[in-house]
Amino acid sequence: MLLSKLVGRTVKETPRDAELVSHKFLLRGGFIRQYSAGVYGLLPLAQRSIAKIESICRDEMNRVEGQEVKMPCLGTKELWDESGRYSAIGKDMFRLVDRNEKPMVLCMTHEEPVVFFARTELTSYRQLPAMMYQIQTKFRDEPRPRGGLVRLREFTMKDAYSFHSSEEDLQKYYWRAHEAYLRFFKRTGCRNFVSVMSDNGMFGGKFSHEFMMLVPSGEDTLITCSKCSYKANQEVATSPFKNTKSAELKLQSVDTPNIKTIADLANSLKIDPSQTCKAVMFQTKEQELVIAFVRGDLDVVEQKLKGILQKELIPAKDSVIEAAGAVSGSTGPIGLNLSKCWVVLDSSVLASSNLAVGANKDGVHLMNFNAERDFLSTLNDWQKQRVKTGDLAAARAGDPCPECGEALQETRGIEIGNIFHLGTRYSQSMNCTFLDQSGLAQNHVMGCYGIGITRLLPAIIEESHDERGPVLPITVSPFDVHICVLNKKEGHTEQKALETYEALRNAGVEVLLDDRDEKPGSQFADADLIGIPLRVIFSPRNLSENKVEFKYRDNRSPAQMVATSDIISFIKKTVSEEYARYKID
RNA sequence: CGGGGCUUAGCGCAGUGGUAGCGCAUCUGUUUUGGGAGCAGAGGGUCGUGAGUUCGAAUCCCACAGCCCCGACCA
Repeated sequence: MLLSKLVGRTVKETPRDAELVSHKFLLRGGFIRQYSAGVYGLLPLAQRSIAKIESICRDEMNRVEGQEVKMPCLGTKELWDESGRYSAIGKDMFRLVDRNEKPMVLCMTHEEPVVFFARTELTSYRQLPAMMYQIQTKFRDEPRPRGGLVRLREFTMKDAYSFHSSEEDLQKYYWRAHEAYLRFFKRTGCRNFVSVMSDNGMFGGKFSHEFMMLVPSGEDTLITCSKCSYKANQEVATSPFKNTKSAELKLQSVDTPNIKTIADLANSLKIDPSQTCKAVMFQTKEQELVIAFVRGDLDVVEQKLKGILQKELIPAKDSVIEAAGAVSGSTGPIGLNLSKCWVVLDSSVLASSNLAVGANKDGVHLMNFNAERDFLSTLNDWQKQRVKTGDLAAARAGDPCPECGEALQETRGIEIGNIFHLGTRYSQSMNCTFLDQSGLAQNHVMGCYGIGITRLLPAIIEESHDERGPVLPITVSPFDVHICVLNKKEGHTEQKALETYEALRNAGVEVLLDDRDEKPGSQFADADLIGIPLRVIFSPRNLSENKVEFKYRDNRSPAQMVATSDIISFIKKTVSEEYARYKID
């Protein structure tokens, strides 16, 4: 490709709207352009790079017996009603009506369409296990798209679905898929990434892993242990915390005028926030209040709360709070109207003694609250059904590891892939069965496996760049080699460069040639901004000695001079060595 | 959905009541050439939209929209 003809120009100034380095460089390098919030077009450089990511992905999916399919983006309400997700998913799903007023959706994931396939195609145990995958556009009406290609409303995802005759078979395959993912990320040049335990969210199923690129700009918080192998998304990370049990003191009321926050409460009572109990309130769609109680210094993880209650939660409205007898700023477990609310106590509250807690009276708190003595033991059988206990709190840096007790660490990550145990969540609800060896109809046991294809490019750039631009791994670079031609009009410089360009192309090397009559500085700056890993520089100065210059984008070694007679074989060899760095046997 | 910010040429910005400018980019010519050049010239804007105030609005008032950031939310 000649740079003068490439669609997509480089830009000197950083676009105002870009925050992340990957976003800045993708815009400045002429890879992408924005159409609207969370909707981008890929210019040739990005399209070529993404196509390479897709190709590696196909290869790895095929290696684990995946069969590529293509399912529609456009779905019907009927199909999504079968799983119950047409109503379960809220505004994140794009919805529309066709010309006959029939409700349609733009698919944000494809469990329903793939079960539609499986229902008619996978009807015998002899066909199992089977895995179908596709590389397809997904639509999600994200509340807040951000970070260029990181969080989009329209994006490309590789999604795969496996079907099994048993739980054991699924688990075996699950770990094969896990291995395939590790291979894929290594081949695409990802370096610092991990798989962590994660939340299953609205997918259902029992367990899941997220593959996370560890970069400071990541959206997710990960909790890891430096001593053992414990790694989890903060959404599911747990800790035994450091709780103190002591002799139970007498419950007593204390006036706390104008005290609404844990910080104020701890200050006025001259105690540590960990000696208080905090209420965090949500509500269900049925207008029932949900109150989570955690130790005052900890935070509630909403996903955990949803998991315990198996309900969708939204922020609580004042009317719902009042109806349950809770008082904002002084909410406590004692004296609530349990017919109007659900109460969930975090383990940290049960494991602590003599906490300060709201009295459900404005300006009044209770001291020396002990959950078992003052609350749980006072409940009748019906009330007990409205009260749950469990793990709600977010583990933080410094809290003890649940596996080995070592102090946990926090890091940030970008989610680049995930794998989910789905079980029979979809095969049951959508009546998808196969006949087993004894002729009995059984629900397929399913797993699903996603990779954010479009997101991988910015994720790679987040971890692989310098102040001048991206440093792309050759496996995902739009071209293998970037040729700069300085002072092209002087002597035979341009002609020599073009000859080399043609010869390399004929040898199967993908080359971008800067044939513009630009200043050297300008050419180098653009080459850095595009990020191709190998660079060749033609100039009259070097050609006069029958040499050309070669350098790596990452400056791993000093630039070297290569005889013009050797340049083709040198580049071919270097390109294949470069690819070999990302090869896995 | 809450809080904040922004919207003027392709990009980045200036312009507090008198009818629009700068830098970069683009085009022409010319001189240059190893880390984002110089000179000369040219083209390019219903100033986000709508409705007001005014003799006159990019500028003042009102409403709306779009975009970005923080939070909420999120396979």
